[in-house]
Amino acid sequence: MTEETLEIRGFRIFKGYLDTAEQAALVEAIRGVVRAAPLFSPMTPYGKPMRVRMTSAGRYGWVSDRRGYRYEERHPEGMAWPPIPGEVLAVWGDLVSHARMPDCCLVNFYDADARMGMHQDRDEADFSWPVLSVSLGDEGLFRIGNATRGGKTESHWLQSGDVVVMGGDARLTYHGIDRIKPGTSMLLDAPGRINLTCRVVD
DNA sequence: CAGTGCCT
DNA sequence: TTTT
Repeated sequence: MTEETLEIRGFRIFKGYLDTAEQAALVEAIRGVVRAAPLFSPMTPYGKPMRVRMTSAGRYGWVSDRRGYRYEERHPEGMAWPPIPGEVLAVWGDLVSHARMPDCCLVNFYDADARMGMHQDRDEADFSWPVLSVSLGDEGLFRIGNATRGGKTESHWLQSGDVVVMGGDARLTYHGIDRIKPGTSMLLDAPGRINLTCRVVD
């Protein structure tokens, strides 16, 4: 049900891609993922906890600890990651590919104060596959930079139901979330934002 | 905490 | 590399 598509520096932003019912179904599916693979607060390699809480679905999950950033086949508590929900795979199929499904769906929970600094997604083996991002809950200010740190940036408020595809030249572009605007969505019970990011890992 | 700005 |  995409209302419009924006393109900012190669990031394709599908505004309102998911309607309210689809968003609610995704949240339910994510609740199932979290029951099977509990949220955890990853530690950065340099010893500071990250602001977001996270878990994953799929063959791989993304983890961070003193040993660095990487994909693992098991949750830090030892269980395998649950399957990626069909609702998520459907979005990937529509916007990315039917031939190849993602290996990982990273689930990030931002509370009202959480942010994510500017970074690249570069832990995957093949950058020819895009990263797909789904926003749920409160709005987040998405910031898009350049292929290297620094330089001018452009920002865009991501709303619940928006989907972003970061591929091609944008695949290694620095990006981050500057802030969350609590109270801008009724989707979740508590203030905050859920972001799903799907990737082909290897 | 100053640049990559965000906006009270 | 996901920081202040």
